[in-house]
Amino acid sequence: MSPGHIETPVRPPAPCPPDCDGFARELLSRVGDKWSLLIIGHLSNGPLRFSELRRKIEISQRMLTLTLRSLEKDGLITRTQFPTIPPRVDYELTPLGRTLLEPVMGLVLWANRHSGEVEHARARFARTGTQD
Amino acid sequence: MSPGHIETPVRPPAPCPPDCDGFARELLSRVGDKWSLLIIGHLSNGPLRFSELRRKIEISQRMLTLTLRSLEKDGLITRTQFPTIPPRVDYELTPLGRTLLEPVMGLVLWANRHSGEVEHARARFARTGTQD
DNA sequence: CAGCATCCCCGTTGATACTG
DNA sequence: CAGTATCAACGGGGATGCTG
Repeated sequence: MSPGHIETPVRPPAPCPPDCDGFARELLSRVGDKWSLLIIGHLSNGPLRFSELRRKIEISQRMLTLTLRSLEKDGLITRTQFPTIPPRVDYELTPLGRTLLEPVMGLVLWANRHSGEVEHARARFARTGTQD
Repeated sequence: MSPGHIETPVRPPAPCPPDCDGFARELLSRVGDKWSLLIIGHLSNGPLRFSELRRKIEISQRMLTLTLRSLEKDGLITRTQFPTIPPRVDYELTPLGRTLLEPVMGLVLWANRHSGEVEHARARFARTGTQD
């Protein structure tokens, strides 16, 4: 209000608050859902067929199909169909999907690194109802 | 098969497949759920009270309470109650919670950086039913 | 083998009302 | 202000059966 004052920017460092609202949360939900991350992870070593994914992951065909479709739709994996009998379909990470691998791995590493602390916090919370 | 051949390792770099199964997926679900990430993000600038969070995020008291509880249970935030009238409760990221901020931001940045590509892929998929 | 269609369960979320 | 309690709606996800 006072003249000579520069209106201080309302949000100083603010790395996340506004950024988390839109597409970012949708993405987090995507990799955070029950199956996408598992599939992405298993495809990180190279293409796999439908039945191979099915064997490696404990998942129903239904959910495997649905999840593969939405990953394909988002341009994270490709679907390659071979006109053989019996039919064969390969799924593979796209370049875009591979760029996603790195930040995802960051979270996976965090999880592996800190799982003990979280479990410890849970146990303490169960006992005391708080953690400090 | 042929002698003199070194059996190529079945899983060369294998960053994820085994690691994604257990706690990592649980964590991804946690930050990937509808509210946790939003709350964590808004707390990244410092502590906030219940009502402040409620105002900043479009969320019901119920879900705010539930989500705060489970974040507290996991040792990611602390709950500080002031014995005043009217009552006041502050929520703040723990050191553990703050370490989570970095990998999470990696994903948020990815999302902001590539949202265009994903939307483009979706549009193309809607038109052609595939993306190459 | 790959995948769509149907039915159904149940966990998550939201709306509303009430308490310390 | 900061919750808790209760109820109803929604949607993810499993089981099963059928097709190209």
